[in-house]
Amino acid sequence: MGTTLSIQTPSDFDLARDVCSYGYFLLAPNHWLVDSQTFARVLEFDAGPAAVKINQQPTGALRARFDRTLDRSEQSEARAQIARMFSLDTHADEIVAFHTLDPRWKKSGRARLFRSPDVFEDIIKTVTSCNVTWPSTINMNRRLCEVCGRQSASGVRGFPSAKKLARTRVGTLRGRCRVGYRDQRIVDLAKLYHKGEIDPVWLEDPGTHDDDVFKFLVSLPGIGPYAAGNIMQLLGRYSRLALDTESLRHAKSVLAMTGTDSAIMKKLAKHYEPFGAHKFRSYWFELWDFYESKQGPAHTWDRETVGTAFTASNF
DNA sequence: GGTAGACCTGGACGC
DNA sequence: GCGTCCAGGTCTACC
Repeated sequence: MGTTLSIQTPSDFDLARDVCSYGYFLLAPNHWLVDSQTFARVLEFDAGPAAVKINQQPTGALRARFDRTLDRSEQSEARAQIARMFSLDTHADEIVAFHTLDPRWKKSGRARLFRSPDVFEDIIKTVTSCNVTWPSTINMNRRLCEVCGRQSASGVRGFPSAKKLARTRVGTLRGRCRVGYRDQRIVDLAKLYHKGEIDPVWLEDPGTHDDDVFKFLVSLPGIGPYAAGNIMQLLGRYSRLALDTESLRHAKSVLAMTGTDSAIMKKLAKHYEPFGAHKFRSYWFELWDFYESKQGPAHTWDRETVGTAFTASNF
């Protein structure tokens, strides 16, 4: 019999809406169970991994059931990891400010974006999303968990820690996880993170300026302007866009922008400028709205079918 | 500062 | 079943 935790949430929190708000909810070890509207994955602790299933009670509180007993410090750590994934600590004032600036999302309540339990997983997931189509990103994350992740008591595997990946051979990452030329970059990022040279506290500190964070991120191996912008939104910093080919498709098909790709990129930057500190959210929910208009609400997406092909290039 | 080409994987396609 | 082409962001060399 494992530990069950009850976690209070802000009154506007909606598990189905707020988990299924960013593509990473479809990447291993995350698993959204459509039938039961339950979120499942393995969380990492110093003493070993634990699988958890989380659903929302009618009161709004979350019930998190683990496959083993957690001690007090692990319970505290679990609460912190869950709060980060679901952005439970997003301040109400910040959401009001976003909806005031961009009222399109006030009715649905969209404001939170799903992310990983820690910064390291978000960085690696972003690297696996660069220069590949979405199905390859899904495969890389699945294999990273299968090959390098630790197994929980119930037999499911978690995302490998920085410590583990720092000690993994590049040949293993390339040969068995199929990450291609990202192998050395992933090991280098893991070493930097494990040594504390990538400091999640500094990156998440509201006192650290966005410009300094961006400058630091693009100095890291495998991180360019797109990846840095994406990692910034995963840090809760929405002042920058993460523009890629998906953005170009959105600009052409939804926003009716024309011109060369570089001209469209400049138009996009100008288009979202009025949303200031919230521009990534405005951009992303526009994109997400388009996906849902084609495939239905994200909380109904089957991981094996819609989940493998939800980018606009496949519509 | 801008640009061309290499880096890999996996899917689509033609034969 | 095999070979070719293509999509995708970062990095390096070069102008």
